[in-house]
Parts: sequence; C-alpha cells; structure tokens
Amino acid sequence: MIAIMSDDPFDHIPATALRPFAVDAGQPLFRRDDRPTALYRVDAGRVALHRVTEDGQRVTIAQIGPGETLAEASLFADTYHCDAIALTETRGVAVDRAVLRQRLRSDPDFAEALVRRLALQVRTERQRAEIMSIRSARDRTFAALACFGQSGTITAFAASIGLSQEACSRALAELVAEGRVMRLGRGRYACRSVPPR
Amino acid sequence: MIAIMSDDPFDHIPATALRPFAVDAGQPLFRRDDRPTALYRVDAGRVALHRVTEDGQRVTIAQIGPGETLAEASLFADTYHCDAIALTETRGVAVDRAVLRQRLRSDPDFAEALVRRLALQVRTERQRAEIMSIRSARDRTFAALACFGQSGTITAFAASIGLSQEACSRALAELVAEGRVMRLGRGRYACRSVPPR
DNA sequence: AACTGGTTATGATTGCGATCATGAGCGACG
DNA sequence: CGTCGCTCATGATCGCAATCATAACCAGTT
Repeated sequence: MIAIMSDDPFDHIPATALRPFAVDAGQPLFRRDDRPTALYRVDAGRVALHRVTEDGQRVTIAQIGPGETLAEASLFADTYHCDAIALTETRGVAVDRAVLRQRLRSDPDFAEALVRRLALQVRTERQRAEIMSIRSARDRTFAALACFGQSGTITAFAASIGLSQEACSRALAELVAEGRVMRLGRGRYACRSVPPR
Repeated sequence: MIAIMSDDPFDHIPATALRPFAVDAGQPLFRRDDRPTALYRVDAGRVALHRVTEDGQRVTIAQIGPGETLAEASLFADTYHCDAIALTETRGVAVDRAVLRQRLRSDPDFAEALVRRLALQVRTERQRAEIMSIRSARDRTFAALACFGQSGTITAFAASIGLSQEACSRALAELVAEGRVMRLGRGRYACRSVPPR
C-alpha cells in the first residue's frame, strides 16, 4: 500500500528546518523555565520529564521513548514546565518552534497530520491510564493485551502496565487456563479479541 | 483578564455547526463500527468508552467527564473503534466531523486552538499514566498533589489516581507528618511545590 | 555439545493497600 | 438547636501482588 500523505507530521517539515540532536545519559535536553525553542522527536534512547518541588523532591512526569515526541504543550507556553533529562544516550530530531507554529498555520496538510498524531496520542495515553487503574493483575493484563497486544518481551509488557514480570506471567497463565488468552509460544501471548486498530 | 483568542477550539466553530446532544444513563452515544460523524464535548455527565472482545468481554478504554472531548482520533478513522456509553445522564455539544476537518484546514486560529488543546491533553494523560505507575500510595499521592493539586474532594482525588479513599487519606496524613505536604483544613491539602501551570 | 546470558515460569514469603467498620467533623435545613 | 447526610479519619483484618529464590527454557557463541 502506498501512502499518499505521510502520517508523520515531521515529514511535512523541510529537512532544512530539522535539527538532529544527541545527548548522553544524564544530560538535559532542556530545563524548567527555559524558553521553549523546539519540539523534539526521540528516535533512539529514552528521556524522562521531571518536575522538582520547592523542597527538592523530584517527580517523574513522563518518559518518552523512540517514535514519541516531547514538549508538544510547550509549543504554546512561555517556558518549559519541567526538566527533560536523558535516561540513556538519546538522539532524535528537533523542529524549531517558530517554524512549526508558522507551518501549522500555513500548511493544512501539516496541521492535519499533527492533529491526527496528537489525537492518537491522547487515545493511547487514555487507554494506558484506564488500564493502569484496573486493580486485579489478571484483568489488567487481559485489558492491556486486548488493547495493545504484546509487542516485546513479557518483562517489557509487564513494566508498561505497572506489573512485575512474575505477576504478569502468572496472570497470563491464569488467562490461558480460563481460555481467554491464547499462548502462541513461550513468552508469546495473544488475546482472541477484535484486533486493535 | 481578557482572552483575545479563546483556548477552546469549540469557540471557533460557528454556533450553527454545533449540535447539542443529550443521552440518558446507559444509552450509547455511538457504537463501534459506526461511521464517525462528529466530535463530542461533554459538558455534564460522564461517558465510558468500551471495547468488546470477540468472546464478549468488555474492556473500559477511557472515561470522559465535563470539559473533555471524545472521539478525537475518530476524526480521521473510517469507523469508531469502540462503544461510547453514557454512565450517567450526559449532555454536551457535537461538531460535525466534515465541518471540523474543513475548518481545521481553513482556519489557522482553529487549528492552533485544537492543537493546543490536544497537546495539553497529551501532557495531562501522560502525567496521569506516570503517576499511576508509582506503587507506593504515599509517593503516588505526593506526585499527584505536586502535579495536579487537589481540586475536589479527597474521595474524588483518590479515585482519580487509583487509590482507595482510606489509603489516600492515610498517605496524606503521613506526608503531613513528614512535612512534605500542608494541611489547609479538614480534607484540604496542598503540596509546597512550584505551582502547576 | 557444552557454556553463557537473558527471558520465562513457578514456588514461598511478606508487605502494602483494599475492604470492612466505626467514629468524628462539618454543612444544610427545618 | 438538633437532626440528617456526607466526607474525612482511623483502626482491624485479609487478600493480592511485590519480592526473593530457583529452576526451566532458549538463542547465540565457541
């Protein structure tokens, strides 16, 4: 199938306006109260967003991995509202904020792609939050499997839904016993649900 | 303070294109596989989004309350990917999908407002998900207080971060004892953090 | 084939939060 | 003022998932 118009808003930005970036583990991408300069897309590595309270307690707001963007909301804010620190060696591309906002107003295709991307993000995050609110490990595991499927390892899957690997493994075993989930092989499971879109 | 340009994208839509809706508790707003016709903003009440698996298990994907919108992602999809059922008597306004998409392409102010709204949504939901992944009730409560503050009752606050009212109350008591949180009065707490934006 | 490192599975124990239960604080109303 | 209804606080108990520990399993390497 041929994509007539890319889903990735970054593809609508001229390469000259894209600035590659790379930071080592522990290094900041930006800091709270800095003036926002760009929107970042992570291609490899992982970035944590921290907010620091008045008395120095650090609260992790989010973690951003490959394919995701950060600081979307800062496109319209006067300052960054949190610190962005690379958890591992991280690289990606940045789009200048002014270029992006200008583009948003002048290029309908870009605007549409950006809105689509953000809308999907919202949906995904809402699902995550809702799944995390399920108390029972069995039900939570099932819901996650039904919504997202299992892409990587069990360990990663478990972590992404806030369960220990053991609890997740046990939950999967129970679900298979109940016939609600299929075991495709060692460490590979799927749920007989309507396929996620 | 005078708002030069409204933050709410719905304010950029001519009133003639807004269609009020109301549904009773238990009634559907739309169903999976329906063709998407509109974007909905809930003004009062609560709507649950469900996905039903092949063997009839129902999974709640999200719940939408006053001020929030649903089915943003369906603006670009061929069908709805889930059922929307009113949990309580619910009312709000709907914008026709074609009108909205057309507007997105032709009205930069609207596009910007929509992107801003979605970006904020993403940020908020990411925060929620991250907070929900904190295991300790005390730390989770603190993080939530630092990020969002406590708007309504303790009970509602506790529910919004996946804790029982009792666990939350106890956590708050501990945090006060540790001096990390201030008690403003019975059932009213705040954290000495940089104020959320 | 033997070795190695990483992942998955499963058993045993423990700690934390849900739940149940109850009392105290506080606003609304007649 | 006294009653009612709701929220908050706190104590007691119990169940579930985290944690620790270990074995089975698998892929890649030599």
